[in-house]
Amino acid sequence: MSMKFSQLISKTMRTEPTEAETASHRLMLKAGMVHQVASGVYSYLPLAWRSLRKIENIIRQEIDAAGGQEIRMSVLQPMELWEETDRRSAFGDNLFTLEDRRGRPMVLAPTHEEVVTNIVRANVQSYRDLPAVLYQIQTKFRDEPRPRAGLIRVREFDMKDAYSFDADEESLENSYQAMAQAYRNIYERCGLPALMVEADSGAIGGKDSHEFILPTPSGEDVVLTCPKCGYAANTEKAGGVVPPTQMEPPLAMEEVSTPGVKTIAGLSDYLGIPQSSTLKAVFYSADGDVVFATIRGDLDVNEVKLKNVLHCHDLRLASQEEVGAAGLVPGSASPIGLENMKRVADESIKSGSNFAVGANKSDAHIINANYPRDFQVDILTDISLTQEGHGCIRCGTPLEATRGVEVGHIFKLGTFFSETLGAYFLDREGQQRPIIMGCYGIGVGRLLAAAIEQNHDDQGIVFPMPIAPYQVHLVGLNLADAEVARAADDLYERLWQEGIETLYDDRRDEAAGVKFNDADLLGLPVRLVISPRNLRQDSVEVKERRDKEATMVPVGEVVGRIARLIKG
RNA sequence: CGGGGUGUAGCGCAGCGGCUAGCGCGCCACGUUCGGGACGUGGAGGCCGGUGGUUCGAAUCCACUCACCCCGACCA
Repeated sequence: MSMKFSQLISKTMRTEPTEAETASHRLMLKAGMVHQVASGVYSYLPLAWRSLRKIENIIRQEIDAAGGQEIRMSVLQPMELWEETDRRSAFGDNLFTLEDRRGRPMVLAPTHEEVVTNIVRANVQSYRDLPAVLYQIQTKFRDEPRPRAGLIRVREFDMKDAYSFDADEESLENSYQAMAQAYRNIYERCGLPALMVEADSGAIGGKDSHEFILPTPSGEDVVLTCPKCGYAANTEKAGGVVPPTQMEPPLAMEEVSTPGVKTIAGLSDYLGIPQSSTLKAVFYSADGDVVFATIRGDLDVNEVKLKNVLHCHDLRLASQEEVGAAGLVPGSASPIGLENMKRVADESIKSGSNFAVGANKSDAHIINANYPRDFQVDILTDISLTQEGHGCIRCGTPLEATRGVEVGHIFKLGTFFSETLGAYFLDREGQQRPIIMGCYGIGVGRLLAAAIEQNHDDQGIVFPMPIAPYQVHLVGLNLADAEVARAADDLYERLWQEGIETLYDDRRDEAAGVKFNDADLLGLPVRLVISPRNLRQDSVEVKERRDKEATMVPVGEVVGRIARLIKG
């Protein structure tokens, strides 16, 4: 095994690829690591593939160490399997579907809970078989509405998914904690300071769920963290204490004319009151039914919380037609007198008084509305989106917001799949019980992209050693000089003999600057330079990619020095 | 699915009714160079995303369509 730059099929680019805006995407294209096939579909070229295999191996080692047993499952699956658990509708258009030659509906698996549960159903009958962890590192398919940012969000991707099977909650907790620890080890070895945060477990998920987030400005997720007590949660999940408003004695309701006022900001300006003294109405369509949500004007609805409350599959803002058909007046809607649809309100409607709300007719609002004196709701609960500055749910300290990329997600699934698909075991008492499941995912390609997102500078990638495609970038300058070429070839041989993965820039016709720039772009952790100048001192220049300064090392000591550097 | 943008050589772009479609980088050959993106000479490389219109004539104008990117929606 070895690699000379002159033989490397992929080419580095001198000009910036305009398609890419995110750093990792731009750098991976520029460094010739990936090749786009379609929107959200990429081929991995040699450098990326080496790096991905290293990431896979780190994951494999850690999950094995935590007791995981690797398996390989089918990617092509019958649609029926997805109908059994009703996840065909849960996944909706994200499911890649096709038909076989007999016209049978099939899917390209987006994940493997159904298949793995059936494997366990066939193989586990007794509590003596539990606990168990099965895992796979395989390609999965999701027809995402909007692929973006290179490997961050794609439609075909490699994923490690582990599934745990336990006899009771306590055992599940152990499995869960063991996986969480394995995840921390994985991120650490990949050089990634990932945050573990509380997350929503989704429509089917059970109780606990955590996401691992790598903080980076280009991330698509937002997490809220408490600087004091360490509470950390995804915004979708985060609880928070909304800023209170003053409670006043209730006044009499009164209709006021508000010509042209259609927004909370407009209402607040027009009446000269803070937005927190208004109530906002938002209309949703939940599996086709219109839902009327009410929340204090300065807050936003958390759609994940709302979805969980409603137990629906599909939640989206209602269309203009739906709003019109329901007789609602956008801009002046209010829950007052409303009875013919489901009304959900956020608890914040109790945290203030004498609110301004819509009058259910254009150009008019009602002031001094108070709950429950003036209107009723069907569900009153927390549906607010916690934001930066809201109080920590544990200690009240103002929360801080951080953007990041989700690089892992773990769930306690509970017994949904085992009960639906009939995966039961007999406990000590001979009692039949459903297996308790957990699942644990990491996107391999996304981890690579996130690592580059986290580790780069203006010149290029700065690979962490454990996931670098090669450990050493050997640059030969002036290789037309036979003596230099001999020294470089020799060093290259000795490095590989020592097991040091070395990419050798053996190009004879490139200027030094080109080679240096390519070395910086590819970002291998250690750069060695052999040149006439260095050889005159019988030395090789050693420079770590993350450092600015280089040092000269005698030719005879280089291999040993690098070996030590790599072992770290 | 809504909003915005882009499709012309491997990459980055110009040309926007007129003749044989151009520039830079990259690529091939030869020579000179050789420590931070060198130079000379000579070359190769294009269904101007697709379809249909308008026109004597279309990369250029019109219509439709496809693809890709960005924002949003969405995203166990």
